[in-house]
Amino acid sequence: MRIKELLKSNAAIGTKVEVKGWVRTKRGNKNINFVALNDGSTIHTIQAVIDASAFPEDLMKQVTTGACIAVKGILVQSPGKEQSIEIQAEGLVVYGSANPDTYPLQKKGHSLEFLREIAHLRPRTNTFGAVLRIRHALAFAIHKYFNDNGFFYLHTPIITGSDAEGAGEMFRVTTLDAKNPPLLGDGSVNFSEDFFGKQTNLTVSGQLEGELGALALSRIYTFGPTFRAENSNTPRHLAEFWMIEPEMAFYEIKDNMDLAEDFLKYLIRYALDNCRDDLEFLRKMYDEELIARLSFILENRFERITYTKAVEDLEKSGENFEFPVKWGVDLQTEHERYLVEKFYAKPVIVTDYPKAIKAFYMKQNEDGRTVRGMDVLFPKIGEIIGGSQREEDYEKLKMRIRELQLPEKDLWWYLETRLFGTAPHSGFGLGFERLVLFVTGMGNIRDVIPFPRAPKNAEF
RNA sequence: UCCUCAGUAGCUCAGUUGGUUAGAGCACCUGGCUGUUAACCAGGGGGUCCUAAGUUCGAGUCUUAGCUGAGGAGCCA
Repeated sequence: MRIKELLKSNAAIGTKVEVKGWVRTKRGNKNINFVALNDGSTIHTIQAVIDASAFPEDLMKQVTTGACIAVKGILVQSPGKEQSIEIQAEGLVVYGSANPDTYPLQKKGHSLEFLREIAHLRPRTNTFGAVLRIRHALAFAIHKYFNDNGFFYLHTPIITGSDAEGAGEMFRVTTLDAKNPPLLGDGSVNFSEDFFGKQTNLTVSGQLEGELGALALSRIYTFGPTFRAENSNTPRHLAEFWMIEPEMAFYEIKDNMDLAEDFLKYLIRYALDNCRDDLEFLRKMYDEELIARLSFILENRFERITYTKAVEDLEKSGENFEFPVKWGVDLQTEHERYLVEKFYAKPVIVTDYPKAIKAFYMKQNEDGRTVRGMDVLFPKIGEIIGGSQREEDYEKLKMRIRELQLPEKDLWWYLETRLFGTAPHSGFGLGFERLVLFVTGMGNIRDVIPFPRAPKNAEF
């Protein structure tokens, strides 16, 4: 029986049960031992009470922090204060001992930096157990939300031949010999001899393909790995992360904002409703404000302002910013934080950015100088969602591609969707780890993914 | 990539103005304790003070360079 079920089943009291898990601590004396056992099903442990004289000394010596054991016994009311029930052990099996001289996890606190170096063992800590369970719950809730709202899960390619998304530096995918690649006459690499007959990369976004799906199924979403070869070294960036990208036909920018807000609130509520114990643990250990902050998001409407209004707000704020605010220049992190944390003191959606600082595919406004992009800004983590209404007009889109000197030929299929049965449509990208970061209150994105990939780090 | 800070026992950390043999808690070993709550009490073992060079009678401590990590910035999700 798993510990989570056991702890809530009063019916099992007096019956014989068996639990299997990893030892968190062992306390006691030569007569009696108390073992706190955890199997990952919950943050909580169950206490096994072991009469030392009933088991061989050699066996008891193997029961140390980190060991994997099975305990059979009667489930009883506990006379102790810290737990209501416990197991009176009758049978004990050690599946795997963990030599305390070399096992790196102890029952005292470790730094998150140290745990990153032992990512193969850190899921066994309370913190990472909690984070990983919350991560799972959020992933599940994402699929549930979309499924319940008529969206179809579309699998967009991970290997892509298009370099037109402009979302960042890409990782090359190749089977060519790195030491001795085939060359063209001018000395450049001849990619026509590569596996796909052309240059290919890992995807930086499934959006363009997502649009193809939306212009057939009306509402789709993607949820898959995404890769950016940027040399970004921050607590908010990974080289490999998971991104959710819904794309909807017949949605204008306002519908897009409504969806983004409803979606985020649904996910946060889902975590509050289903991960209470884990959130409580994280609140207690890391971030006293965590649950209050999550509730605050649910209770408040996101402030919706245009980029132009944001610039005005910042200009009249009287704040002394390191980077001066000026219409036409992208908002800096300090500006975004000021708007979200001080000026409005709640999540903010900024729309209608100058077209010069946004991607080619965003729908151009009538004013000729702004586009219907939107960024959802959250306290602590900044940009959690970036999205837009897409340009559905063939001529305008083609002109924009030419203006920016993007490889028009490679985008023929994207352009054709505007030529045949085009439709107004919108979508956005949500960084999954940024969501998990916000919901768990953790400080570093490398601590909310099991095996983080970042510059100079691909261990495990 | 830029800026700032840090690196001392397996882990978490202390180490004063440069001064004798570098400390504590946890973990480990020995002993004690019949119900513990990150159990407790007594004793013990455990160090390339990140690396290299330099200043000095003397460097964990000061200087320079490098490595690694963290925070901030840029890029973005």
